[in-house]
Parts: sequence; structure tokens; C-alpha cells
Amino acid sequence: MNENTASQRQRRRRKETRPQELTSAALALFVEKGFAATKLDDVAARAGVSKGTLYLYFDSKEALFKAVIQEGVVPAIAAGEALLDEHDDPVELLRAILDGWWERIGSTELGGIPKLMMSEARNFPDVAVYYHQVVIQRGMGLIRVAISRGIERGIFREVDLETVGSVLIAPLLHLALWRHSFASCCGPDTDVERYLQTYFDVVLDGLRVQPLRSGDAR
Amino acid sequence: MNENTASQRQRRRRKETRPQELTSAALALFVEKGFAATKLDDVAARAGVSKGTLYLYFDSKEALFKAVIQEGVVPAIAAGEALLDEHDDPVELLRAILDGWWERIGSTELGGIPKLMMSEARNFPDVAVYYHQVVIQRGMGLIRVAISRGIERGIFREVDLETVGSVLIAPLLHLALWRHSFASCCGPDTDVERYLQTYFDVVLDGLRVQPLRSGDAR
DNA sequence: TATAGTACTGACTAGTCAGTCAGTAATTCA
DNA sequence: TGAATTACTGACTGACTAGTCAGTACTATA
Repeated sequence: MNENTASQRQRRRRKETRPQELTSAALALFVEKGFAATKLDDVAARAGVSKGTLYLYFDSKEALFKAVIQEGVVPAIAAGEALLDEHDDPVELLRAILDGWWERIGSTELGGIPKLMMSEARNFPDVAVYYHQVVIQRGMGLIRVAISRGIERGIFREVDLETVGSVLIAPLLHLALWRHSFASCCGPDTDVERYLQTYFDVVLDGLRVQPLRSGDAR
Repeated sequence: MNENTASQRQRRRRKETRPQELTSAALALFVEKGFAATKLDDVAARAGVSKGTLYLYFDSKEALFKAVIQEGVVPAIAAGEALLDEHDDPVELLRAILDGWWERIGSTELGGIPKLMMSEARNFPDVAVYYHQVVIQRGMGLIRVAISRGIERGIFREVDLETVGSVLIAPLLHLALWRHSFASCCGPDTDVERYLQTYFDVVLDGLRVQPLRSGDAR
């Protein structure tokens, strides 16, 4: 199951890497079963340690949850905001943001975090507030900047900047949620490439002042 | 909390209405806390009965869960499919379907069911399969018909019929999920009217062969 | 007003799991 | 080499909760 046990002879003593191994195992199980239905014994087993070890690094199950969110979220933040300077064309920029979100978050194991946060937001309001400030609002701000640049240049129509971010990210979030819920029992049902293609097709042409009338998008 | 206790003098003996009262209470708590974190004592208390009574109507916690889904889902099915014959214009039809979904499901207490199913799909694969067949696939089929009618008549562009349904419903699902997760701790953040307005604005103009260039959607 | 039947109750049980801690084994340092 | 330190273990406990059941109270019928 986990690749660390067999490779090294002496598999103990890993103070530096343990926390990451534990949060990674916890993320997978929290996403699969939900917070309450996940047993700490199972988290520990998946990380190849005993439950006692888990308590050397985290004070409680709730603290583990917070660490899972924090660790999963921090690396994803900065990456997106760097894109603002890399693209001139607003359409390119918007695609880079949304595509980048899918590549770096949605399609990776981090893609489970939205499901986890949605499920547990009301049980952990303080974590939800943190997540909202650090992830959601910043992400929305990113999209808002891209759209407003496009509007300024007359490339995008004048849409409501307050709400368009949520509308645009929703289909990507939906796909990520799907992969961690129904996909495992009801088949992938939609293949990812076609879904993303359709998404950009529908969404981008809804934003362009002068849409391509060639019959095929992009 | 529940309006039934005070009104009637003798508040026992309600064999007919109990199951509905119990599933309604269970839905609210399952959506708020998740299945595993919900106590049956709390469900019973919310319905104004004792836990023992709950077991007179449902064999187990899992059976209650299944009943919650089944009862929440059944009334929502037929309503949508009736719309197909009520609208001639494909744009009108699509709006009626999507608007109708929000009015009849998303904005009601049934709007919690998508959150619940997303969270618990992997813990209850059989329920997920049922829900997928009875709700998701039928709903997608409905949208597909509306879109393909529009394509036939040259009103919509030729988009991928397999995936467009998910893309279109995603922002509405997202709003429903939001209302049952972050909304309670991070403010509504987006007001519903504006969100829906932006949604139709972006999405419909992405579908029209000859979009209105008047600057305002619809 | 008995008698039988039905809807409901709540104390109880058995099992589960978060969190603890005394002990063990690896590692470092003298 | 062995003493001190550090990383880890897993049996244990205390709290909590799904599910049970003997008993209560209301209702219907005779």
C-alpha cells in the first residue's frame, strides 16, 4: 500500500518526513470516508506507524484535520497569482488560471480538499473561515482581475465581477468533486478531456464580445 | 423548533406522518453534520420523539439514510420531465429546466441532498448507484434533449451533448452546495439573484449561434 | 369498565474509537 | 560499551452511541 516500508531496512526514525506522511494519509481517508467516519488507527496504519506516533505529531484528530487543510492549501496559493504577470492576452490568462487550477489542484490528490471542506465546513467553522479567506477569496480575486482586464480591453462583455468567478470555477470544482464521489461507483461517465473542452467552449464563447463564428471553439 | 408539539393536545399516535417527520429531521442533520457525525438521539429529538420510536419505522441508521435519499428524490423526478412538452423555444425550455431545478430543489431543503450524496457516495455505493440512475442520468438526459433540439433548429452551437449537461448544471449545484457549507460561516458572499443572472448571462450567450450584441443578456 | 391492541418511551448493553502512557527499540554521545 | 536520548509502540480506558426491550400510556372495542 505505502511504498516506504519495504524499501528502507530500518524504517523508523523519520521525524522530518512523518508529519507530511501522516497528513497525506489522513487527506486520502478524510476525502474518501469523511472526517467523522475516519479512524485514526487507519490513518496511522496507512502511514505505516502506530496510533501513538500520530499523537507525537498532532495533538488531536481536529488538529490533524487542520494540518491537512493547511498543508494542502499553502502550496496552491502562490502558484496562481504568479500567472497574472505571465500572460498578456486576457483569454490566454483566464485559460491559464483555470487550466492551471485543474492541472495543479483538481487533477491531483489536492482535488479532494474541496470535497472535504464542503463536507466539513459547518463542523469546523474556524477552518472554513480560514479556507475562505486564504483560498476562495484569493482565487476569486484572481479570476476577477483577469476578467476585468478583458473587459477594459473590450475582449469580454461586461459581466458581473462579483459573481462571475464562482460561476466560472463551478464546473471545475464539480469535476473534482465528482472524481472523489460518484466516479468510484458509477464510472467516470464523462471523460475529463471532453468535459474540459466543452467547458471552455461554452464558457469562453459566453464571454467574448465577438465570438468566433467558425462553428468550432478555439 | 417543530411546530407539531404545541398545537395538538394529544401529540402521540401519528403512524402515518411519522416517517416523513423523521426523514425530514434526518435530512436536516445529515446535511449539516454528515451521516457519521449525526446522532440518532438528535434526529429523534428534532422530530419530537424518542430514539426507540425511530426504530419502529426504520431498521437501522443506514436504512434511515436510504429513506432520506429516496423520499427526497422521488418527488423531484417527474416534475422536470413534464417541462419538455411545455416549451417550444429551446432557450425558454433550457431556462425553464435550470430555473425549475433551482426553484424546486436548489433553493428548498432538498438542496442539501446533493451535498449529502457527494459526501457519502463512497460510503454507500448502492445508494450512489441508485441516485445516479434515478436522478443524475435522468436530469442529464433532460438537458441533453433541450440542447439537441436547439442545435437542430440552429439556435445553439454544436456542443458536445455528452458533457454539456454536467457543465451547465455545475454552477447551480455549486450554489446549492455553498448554501449548505460555507454560507453559514462566511456570509452568503454572493447574493443568489445576481449569481443566477450572471450564470444565465454567461452560459446562454455561450450557446447561442447568433448572440445578442446589445450588451445585455436575454 | 374490562380487555386487547398499538404507539411510544428511556434505561440499558455491547461495541467502537479518540486519546494516554508505561515500556521498547533504535540512535547518539561519552 | 554503555548511558542517555529520541522515536515509536500497542494495550488500555473512558466516553460515547447504535441498537434493544421491558414497560408505560394512550386508544379502540366489547
